[in-house]
Amino acid sequence: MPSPKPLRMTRQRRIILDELRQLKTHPAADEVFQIVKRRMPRISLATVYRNLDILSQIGVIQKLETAGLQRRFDGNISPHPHVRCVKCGRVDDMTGDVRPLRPDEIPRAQGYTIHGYRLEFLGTCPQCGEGPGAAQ
Amino acid sequence: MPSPKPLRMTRQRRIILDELRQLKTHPAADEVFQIVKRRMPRISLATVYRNLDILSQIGVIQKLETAGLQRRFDGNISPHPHVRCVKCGRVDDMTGDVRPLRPDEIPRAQGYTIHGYRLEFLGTCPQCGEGPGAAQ
DNA sequence: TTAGTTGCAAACATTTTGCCGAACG
DNA sequence: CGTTCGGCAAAATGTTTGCAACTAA
Repeated sequence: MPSPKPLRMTRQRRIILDELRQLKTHPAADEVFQIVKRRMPRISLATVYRNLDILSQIGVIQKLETAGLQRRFDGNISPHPHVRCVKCGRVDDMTGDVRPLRPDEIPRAQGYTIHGYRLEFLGTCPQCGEGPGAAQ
Repeated sequence: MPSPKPLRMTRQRRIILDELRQLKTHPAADEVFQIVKRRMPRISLATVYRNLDILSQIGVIQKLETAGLQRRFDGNISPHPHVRCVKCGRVDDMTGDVRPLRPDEIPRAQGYTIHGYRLEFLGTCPQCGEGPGAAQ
């Protein structure tokens, strides 16, 4: 297991992390970019991307869209749960059943009207197996 | 409510739908393209995209990534549920608690090793409200 | 006949990468 | 002072769109 590469706490990295922690929203990269630019006008979008990536890899922040970049399609329209391989991105159906949430199990979100939810399981597919492997 | 525009069942549309229904996987657009091309070598990727979009809009197939295309980031790394506005894409934290799934509530998927799951609520945010509004 | 559709190419949107000078530790 | 890092611009990905020709109904 390679020892993790040493990280420097640069001004841009600190500001990105700082702003992200202040925000109650969950901004996309370019929103972070706009916000950070107010404190650091010459920062580049690439730096924001690089740092968001590094910070999420070391587990200091969360990257919400695990999904990869492509959309996937399902010829089966009945609602059913899926598994996504965290290594190769492949998606399959879950076999067993999952008990749906009862309405009273759905919490509030201020101002939101909740229509439903999406449950997706994460794991590694048979091809990718357990090993370290190239993630994402 | 505008009456839905009449749709034609073209050869390409039929083949796309047909192939998608056969597949047990959940292919991305370019995989559908590769597959359909075997039966229709001159089909274009744009046609595949257009039809996947139309077919999912009329509810004949499912588009799995509701998320939009951008990744979002969260400065809070503790696992907690989110709400996503289906109209503007905004993401917020859920306030209440959601009971986590017990291990025995997690179904099998042949060959997969399940590491966890992701639960995301869908709704409309206060700004977007209930109305018809521009989705996605 | 005629509106919805297609293929093609170009435009878009988002994320990643190569390069080199800059700066953290 | 060496290595990681940042800025910039270009490339890579994935998806959408304009347009003239085509075709299902």
